[in-house]
Amino acid sequence: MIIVRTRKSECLISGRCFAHKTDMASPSPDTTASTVACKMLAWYDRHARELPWRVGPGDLARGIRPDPYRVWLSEIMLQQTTVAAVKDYFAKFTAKWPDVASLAAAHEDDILKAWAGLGYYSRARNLKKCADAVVADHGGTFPTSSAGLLDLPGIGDYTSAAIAAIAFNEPAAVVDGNVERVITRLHAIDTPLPEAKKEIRAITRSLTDPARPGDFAQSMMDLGATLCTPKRPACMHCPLREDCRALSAGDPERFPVRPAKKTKPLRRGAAFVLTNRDGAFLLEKRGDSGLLAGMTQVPTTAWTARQDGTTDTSEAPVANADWMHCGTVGHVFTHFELRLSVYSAEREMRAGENQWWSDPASLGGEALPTVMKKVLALAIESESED
DNA sequence: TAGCCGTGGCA
DNA sequence: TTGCCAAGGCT
Repeated sequence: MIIVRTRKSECLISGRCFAHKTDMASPSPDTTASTVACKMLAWYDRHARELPWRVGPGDLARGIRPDPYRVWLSEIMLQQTTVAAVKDYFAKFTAKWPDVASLAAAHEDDILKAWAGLGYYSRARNLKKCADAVVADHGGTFPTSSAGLLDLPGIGDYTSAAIAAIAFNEPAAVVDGNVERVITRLHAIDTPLPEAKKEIRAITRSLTDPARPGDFAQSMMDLGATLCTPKRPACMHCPLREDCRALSAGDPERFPVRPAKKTKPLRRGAAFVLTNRDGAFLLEKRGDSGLLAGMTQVPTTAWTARQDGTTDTSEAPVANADWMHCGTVGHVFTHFELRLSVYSAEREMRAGENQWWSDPASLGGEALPTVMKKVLALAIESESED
């Protein structure tokens, strides 16, 4: 443990710093924790990112709290997703559904369409379930405690703590991937993840500023996103550089320690793009669970691990069609890589159950995951070359 | 507990 | 080009 002695002159926000509630003459682990929180808050007051779901600089000090709905929506979108990817979706969602009641009144299919491209589609389905629960069971307002939030669909340990801290000022320990990285470096924790999670949480709890828990949590996440990055961290600009054991050991990038990754298996299949004489595409809705649940696709074969590379049209949705081979689409999912052979044909037929014809103008509004956008783009491209 | 669940940017 | 991995949750 590195003991950093607290002096009043070091604290830029002494009026708020709970370090000064302790005895300055006898530094203790708590004093160290207070110093870290103090440095983080001072840094955050100068360098906080301005983000659409945050209140403006100084608003919090004037008693203006962020809208719990916007905090919740942003936190769900930000799960395993970068700020840059989320921004446009957040704007689209808040324009279309400005509060939890309007989101609860929406159809799940419309939410999936708006979510298309953002990934992890169970988040969108749980978003709808959570909005329904808030309206039906909580009178249209979010629970104000992390424990209450934890009961809602799609809200786990991290998200419940983050919403409670940011929107309701609860001194909850907010631990995400950024915080894991900052803490494991600060303490040079050699224990690999996820085994180290319990220790990280305990340390975070001891560091969390009881007066400004939301700002402290966001300061840690901003630090992880902008300075304490996975590769090439900007340690010279870090407010915790004097306290960081990983830096003093000379290799911050070594943390956090993670177990070796497994190689992704390869799956193959065929996708069939049918058009009618009006140029509409035959689409269908995927099943209710598993990969891309509830999303839209063109008919495909099963995606299997067979390695022979053969993908024929024997499993095509229409027999005796004049299938044209357009090429192959590749896509990498979380736990496997997919190669789809794409075939196209023109055919007049009635759409089956769970199927419909979608004209080119409305294709952009469908709930198409990225792999299906690739399939359609390839088919359209080879059609135009004909 | 460990596998499942997307996508895109970056080095 | 390939691998890494980002404001995780669910089962």
